[in-house]
Amino acid sequence: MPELPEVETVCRGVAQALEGRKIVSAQIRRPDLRRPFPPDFARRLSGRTVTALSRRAKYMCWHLDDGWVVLCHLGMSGRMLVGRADDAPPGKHDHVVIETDDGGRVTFNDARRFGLMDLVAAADLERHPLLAALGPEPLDAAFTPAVLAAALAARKSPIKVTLLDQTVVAGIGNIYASEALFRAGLHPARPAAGLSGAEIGALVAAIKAVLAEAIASGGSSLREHRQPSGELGCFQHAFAVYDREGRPCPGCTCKEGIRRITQAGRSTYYCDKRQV
DNA sequence: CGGCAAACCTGCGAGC
DNA sequence: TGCTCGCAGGTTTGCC
Repeated sequence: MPELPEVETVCRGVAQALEGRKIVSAQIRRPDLRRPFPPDFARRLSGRTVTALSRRAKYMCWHLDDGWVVLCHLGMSGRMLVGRADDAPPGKHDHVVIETDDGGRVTFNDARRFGLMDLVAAADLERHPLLAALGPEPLDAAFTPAVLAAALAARKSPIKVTLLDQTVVAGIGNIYASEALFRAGLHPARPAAGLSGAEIGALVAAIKAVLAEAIASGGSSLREHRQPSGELGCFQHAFAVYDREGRPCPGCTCKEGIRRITQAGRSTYYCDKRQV
């Protein structure tokens, strides 16, 4: 599910429940996620106050009052359920349950268990092994055409595959890679290093625009994914190409419609006429 | 080093 | 109705 806009949406929802709140209990119900929890994870959260939440790429960061940060990745199917401590007991895929001093409950639910949680000292956050190699945040002013051009230089891979490389730019996943390339009018199979300066400029603008619009819409709700509040994001209704194989291209009148190809094992959607 | 397939794990929809 | 197959938003690993 979750690419940058979805993680941003989840982060904002969880912030409503956790910021300024004291954690009165933390429980790991299934320890075998993508990587093991740090030792004493639950005990180290207990009694701490959450001072702030932030996001880096597809990672959520819960800043604690003792100088440590809870790092969380939702994987493919991870969700954060926000509710009350006296709600129904945790279910099958509810792997971590956090309860707060105001009777709130935040549950990390992840059917596929590709997600993870870790603890890192705030001063070392950017040096954490999972964050250290990440590229720039696409919505930061520092993500410029010149920066992207430097990252794409000498890369022979298709531009769509390259956009999924989190060291090039952080937070783009399979949906928004296709959507950004459509907006920029770029064919997904183009070698990354072959893009002109003008094309890279258009791509940077397209990435920023599509991510910002998706965040404004509360992200995309595919399958069961939804905001912590239970509301559904609505950006999936605004997809121009993703998961729209055979349907009309919103940018032209070609009769072929949206095509689907496989690149590096993953589906790519595009319009062969509008994207060159 | 670059690039790709496979692996991790579960659920769901399509097709038979 | 029920089974099998293919596919799914991500990332890492290991092999050429």
